Amino acid sequence: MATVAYQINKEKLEKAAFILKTVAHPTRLAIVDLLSQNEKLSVNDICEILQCEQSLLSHHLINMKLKGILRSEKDGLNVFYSLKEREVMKLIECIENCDCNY
Amino acid sequence: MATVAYQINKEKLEKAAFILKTVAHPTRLAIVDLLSQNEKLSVNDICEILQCEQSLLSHHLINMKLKGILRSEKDGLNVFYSLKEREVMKLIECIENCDCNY
DNA sequence: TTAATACATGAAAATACATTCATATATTTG
DNA sequence: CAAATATATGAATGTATTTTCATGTATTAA
Repeated sequence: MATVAYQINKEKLEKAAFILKTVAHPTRLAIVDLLSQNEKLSVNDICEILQCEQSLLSHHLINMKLKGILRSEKDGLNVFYSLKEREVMKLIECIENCDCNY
Repeated sequence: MATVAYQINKEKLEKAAFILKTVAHPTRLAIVDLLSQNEKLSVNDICEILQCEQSLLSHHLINMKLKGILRSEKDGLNVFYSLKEREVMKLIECIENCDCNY
């Protein structure tokens, strides 16, 4: 029965693990953090603030977009990224408040 | 200045990414989930509920213990694991409420 | 003290992720 | 149109994580 009860949540957990995995990276977390304070930023903005190589940053951004965490919008030469699910912010707050001691 | 402001949080973000990474795995997330409902469970209990091979499960459990998320306590033949930081539960709740659409 | 049970360990193999680099594309400006 | 700028792409490489497997250790019970 525990098994059955558990099975019900399985999909949800996999989904959650999937989101978490996407965010569980210093640079990507920093991106979420930046975007939670900035509504939208261009790749270049983020590049400079985070001191991250352009191509690598693009990979990260596109990855996060693909996974539904970011959205992008082109404006002339720039591409602006923003949080798609502002819910993700809660996750960050949640973690910041959780002082795991290690 | 954005850079400076950002730098302040850097350590916190790395720490967060670290916790997230530990939890960002279907099996490990399931373990947290189980333990948030069960106070403590033996390796065997978890093994059966999760249908996870014993040795693999051990690796996960030890890993999570090492990273400060679980605690263990031996009792005869069994080893019982429990959540060390019950805070981690909030994280799960948080994620369950966050229906990212993809 | 032997057998059985529960768990841990470590090395090897398999898989997945991150990073770099070189180059492509699209847009703007002169 | 040519040059400059911003971003994307993709392959190659490096690195880390997961999984498996075979075996080890500790505890209990007969």
